[in-house]
Amino acid sequence: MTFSIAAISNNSNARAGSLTTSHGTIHTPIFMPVGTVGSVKAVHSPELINDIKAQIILGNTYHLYLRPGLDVIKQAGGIQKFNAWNKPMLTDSGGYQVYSLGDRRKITEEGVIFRSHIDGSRHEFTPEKVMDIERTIGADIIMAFDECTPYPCEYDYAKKSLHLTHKWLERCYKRISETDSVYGYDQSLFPIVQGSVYSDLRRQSCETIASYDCDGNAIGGLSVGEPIEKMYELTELCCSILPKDKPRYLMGVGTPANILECIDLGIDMFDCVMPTRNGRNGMLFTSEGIINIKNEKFKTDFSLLDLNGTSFVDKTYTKAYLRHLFNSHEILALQIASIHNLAFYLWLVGEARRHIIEGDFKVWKTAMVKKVTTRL
RNA sequence: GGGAGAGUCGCAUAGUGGCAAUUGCAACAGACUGUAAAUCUGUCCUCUUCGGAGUUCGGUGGUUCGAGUCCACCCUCUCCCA
Repeated sequence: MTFSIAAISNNSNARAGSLTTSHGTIHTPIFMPVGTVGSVKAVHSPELINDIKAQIILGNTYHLYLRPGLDVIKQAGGIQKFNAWNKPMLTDSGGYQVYSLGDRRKITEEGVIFRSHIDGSRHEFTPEKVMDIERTIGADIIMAFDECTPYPCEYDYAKKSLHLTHKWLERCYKRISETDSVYGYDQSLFPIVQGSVYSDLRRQSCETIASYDCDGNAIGGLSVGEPIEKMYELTELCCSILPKDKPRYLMGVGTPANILECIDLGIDMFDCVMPTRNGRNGMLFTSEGIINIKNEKFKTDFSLLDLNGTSFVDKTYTKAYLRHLFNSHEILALQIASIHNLAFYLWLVGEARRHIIEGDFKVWKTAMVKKVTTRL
């Protein structure tokens, strides 16, 4: 994997770069749609490629391991062949499930014991096992196994958890170094900064993570309920320490405004369920602001979904019609909203990149943040 | 004409003497940040200073401290027999 920076914004830390993986080159800053079980919910692979212009999508180790299982993925020849995507992919390690499945797992020094949310069966994830699974899934970028701490989190717990995440990273790194890819192409391990909301822990974590000299570095454990200002403050701190010549990935972020602000701070990669999940729940993100399409005021609004939108759905369907589809529980509603939101997110990061290169990112960003936080 | 049954907040339902009244749907609003989410929460008779207050269960009377609930008559609807 190689990463090169084409431009750095003059009065900010925003960068425009290119990340070349085994399955293609990604132009950063980039938003990565989440496809937990290998599928970006409600969206076809050709739509992701041709309409939304997605460059890389996520999969989840925990979910894919449980279903369809490693045998199937291996027989398919890897996840990118299995899900008809055949472009760059990233797998999250299951570290987020350590957080989100809080009452269904037990953390030990050795690893984590999960009870499956599907059938209650018991599974143990160790750093070594997670690396083996991610090898078999076959994504281009594979995340280290970590603990995503909740918010709020006591200092002592955050510190203890951080040390565990660091020990696990050492084991992940060792395992990856000792094994080969299953399908004959390179995979890059990205370690994850933790440390909750504590600056000294974050600082320490960034230094530890940076010392591995991996192809890219991730910041985890944010956007879990802490105040947004705190999130920006810690992201800024991490960006000031993490290597400048490596891509920085802020995990799980966020709203369009969050993404713009964090690009400004020096983040290159983002992922979030928000455009898809909130889309399925009737929320549309547009260049003019946020729409809750289920609201009564759109009942007879026959204007197109988004006049500035880049997706075919924006130019095809009216607000009143989409509202009708939602209220009728039509499956098409979820598809239209998901496609629109993802296309908007990809348009947004694409515009950010363009403005970084053209040199007016800061001005553009300030105006854009105002727009995307407006409630229509 | 005879017999049986039913009328409850938009619709459908629960309720058999202490009830502003169950549940589902619909409607309306909100939440959602490395997806246990096509999910979840709230409002949903009227007014409210959110403590309450006022009017309700087809209609009119009655019994009772108290009636959606019991009684009488009336109205409407459904089914069965002619």
